[in-house]
Amino acid sequence: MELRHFRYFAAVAEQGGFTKAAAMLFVSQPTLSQQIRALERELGVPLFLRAPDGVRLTAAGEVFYGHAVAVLRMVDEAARATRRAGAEPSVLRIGWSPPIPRALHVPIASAFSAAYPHVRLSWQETSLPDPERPLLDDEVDVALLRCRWTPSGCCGSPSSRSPAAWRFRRDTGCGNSTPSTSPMCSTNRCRTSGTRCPSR
Amino acid sequence: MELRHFRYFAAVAEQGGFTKAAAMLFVSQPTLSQQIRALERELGVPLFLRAPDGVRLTAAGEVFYGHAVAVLRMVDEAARATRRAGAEPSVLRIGWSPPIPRALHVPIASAFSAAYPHVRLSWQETSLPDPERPLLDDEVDVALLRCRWTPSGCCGSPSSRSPAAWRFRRDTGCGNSTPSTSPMCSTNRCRTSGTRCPSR
DNA sequence: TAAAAATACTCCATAGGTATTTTAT
DNA sequence: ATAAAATACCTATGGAGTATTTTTA
Repeated sequence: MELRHFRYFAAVAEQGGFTKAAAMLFVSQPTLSQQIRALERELGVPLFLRAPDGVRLTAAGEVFYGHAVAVLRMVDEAARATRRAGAEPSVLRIGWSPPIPRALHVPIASAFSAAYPHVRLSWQETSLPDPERPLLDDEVDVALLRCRWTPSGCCGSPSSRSPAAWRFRRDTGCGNSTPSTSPMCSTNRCRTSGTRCPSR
Repeated sequence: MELRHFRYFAAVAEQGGFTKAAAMLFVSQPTLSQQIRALERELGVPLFLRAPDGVRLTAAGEVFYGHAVAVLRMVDEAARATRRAGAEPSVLRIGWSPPIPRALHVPIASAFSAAYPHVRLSWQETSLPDPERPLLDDEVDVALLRCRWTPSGCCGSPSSRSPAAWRFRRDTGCGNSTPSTSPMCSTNRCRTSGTRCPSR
């Protein structure tokens, strides 16, 4: 089954006939007949009641129609969302708080940029005494902190050996510990693009 | 864009490489390269970061992946639901109450069966004093009643001129008035299949 | 140098077209 | 007699394969 079948089926159902649908799709009527027949054969169910003045949907056809419309709409949305994601520049907003030495920024930024040259890094100093706040408020995508517990709503690795640890919002999918100098995320905005954290 | 692109894309994303995905899809690696490239060209956005040891998703690729999985799942569900609808026999459950003369059943049944020979009719006498109950409780699909108002939760035509009127549950989509002897519904069970009421 | 993706080309399956027949009003 | 769908048959686009080259860790 291909999207072509969904598109053709929806057109025939909406136009109420093969001939009218063919005209609107800019294909020939036999082509439509053939493709709809193939679809019905694959599903093992007739979808249309053929009448001399057009067609009507069978019960199964009504069921399929509802799904077909949803599928086509979703395909459309997939393309739109992907183009949008590709168009806007990728920015990773990094929150950090004073206990972290500024000297750490350099190796982190260079390692990350080597792996993800298209991702711009935006460093934001997060104000004490609540350095988790910007993370929870979606003002940054990751937080570079000094602590050895994981606050609720966040996840990450404790900073037992390294001088600092990354914290991610729970909903980013960044669950596993990551050495603080390794590339962390391929992202537009960490939240919206379904971030992946290669721990390899 | 065709479903093939979604299937191929998802396989490459999940396998982390063209070669492995090609093996799992039983197509050649160049075929996959070609199709993914066509997809990326159509979307105008690169979806994979090519590395010598495989591929990783770009930010836009992550976005597309989420949608692709949803589309493929929905396509699957469409086929399953349609086959199910085609397999089970169509039954229209008609509720009626004593004020309606039994003689009406014959012309109704014959007219309906002429139009929808595959739909079995199931007549069920609905007990007074609350003939709407079975309709609201989903024990019948339509009710043949004698009344000139439309109770809440139902819709239909008032029986001003004809001796009886049809009542439908609101969620069947059977909103408009229908002459009581005309074919009413192409249906499996009126509720489940998204009934259509041709008032022509 | 080894593993993976990209390229170059060839082939053929099938989507799509044209012409015609069938069907039901 | 008319309008619509089905059928028969043909064409050709593009999906898929094989062989090879390129790339980079």
